[in-house]
Amino acid sequence: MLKKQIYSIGELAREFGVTTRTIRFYEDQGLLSPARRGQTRVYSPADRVTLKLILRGKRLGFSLAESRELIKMYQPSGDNRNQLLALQGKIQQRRDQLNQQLRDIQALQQELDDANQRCEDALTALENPDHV
Amino acid sequence: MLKKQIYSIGELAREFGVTTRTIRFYEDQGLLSPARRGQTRVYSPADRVTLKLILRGKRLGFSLAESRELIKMYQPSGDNRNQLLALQGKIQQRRDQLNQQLRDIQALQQELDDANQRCEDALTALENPDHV
DNA sequence: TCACCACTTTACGTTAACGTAAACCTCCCC
DNA sequence: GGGGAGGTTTACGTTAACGTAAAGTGGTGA
Repeated sequence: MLKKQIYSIGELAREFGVTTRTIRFYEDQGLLSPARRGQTRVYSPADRVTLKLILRGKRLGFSLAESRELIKMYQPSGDNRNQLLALQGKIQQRRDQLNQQLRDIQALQQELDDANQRCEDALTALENPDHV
Repeated sequence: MLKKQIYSIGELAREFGVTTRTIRFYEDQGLLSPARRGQTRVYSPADRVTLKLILRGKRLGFSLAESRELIKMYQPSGDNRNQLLALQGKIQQRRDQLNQQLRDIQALQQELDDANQRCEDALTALENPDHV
């Protein structure tokens, strides 16, 4: 089970359901920097993971700039103390926001349950018009 | 403890940390329809709840159009069967998406924990340069 | 009466995240 | 050797969700 070592832009686009334009745009914004073979971009498994992270960030409502920050976390270059402290601050902010999202989602799910129940009731009523 | 019965646009803006422009924009998009006293908008407690729902929708990454759908759920007008069925479809879509978000959040929290740990380690290393 | 405040409408400006079109390589196949 | 199927750059267009500025209205306290 040897894993694929390189990917074309089209392959990645198909795999993740985005357009090649999107992937090039991410590169333009400094989120990806694939190697080149001549003019052509060649993507490593690491590039693929990065793209995965970007898209997960999107699903979570992160901007591209924020996703770039998150991605930088995984390359802890020889930073200095202040940068590390700033990073911890950002992480805490994210954690708080994620917890808020969790609460929102729980509340919404409860309400979706209720709404669904009302739909069911209404449909049942439509199918049994006699049973007033 | 008698609750406030009406609110001005400025009050709501201050309470929820948005601008009056934003609230008027939501009305423009058909998400709010406050009463009027002359030219001036007057908001009921129900309007306030609606605004709350819109903002929670925003935190969850809903578009305004989607929030409008969600809000309509809570006013089940004498709809027909097809509309109710369509509604159930949308609810299920949302539920799936929310579950995906939950998985994303859990994965991200795990990684934030790791990143945080690496920060701690790096800081400790900076403070104890001897302990190689 | 006047200044000030909160409110109003109208309308053009802005940002993020791409879409879309044009015009070009370059390899591969028949 | 011609024509796809992929890749490339350049650059203008688009949508959502407001920001922002201009210009006017209505009450109110000194």
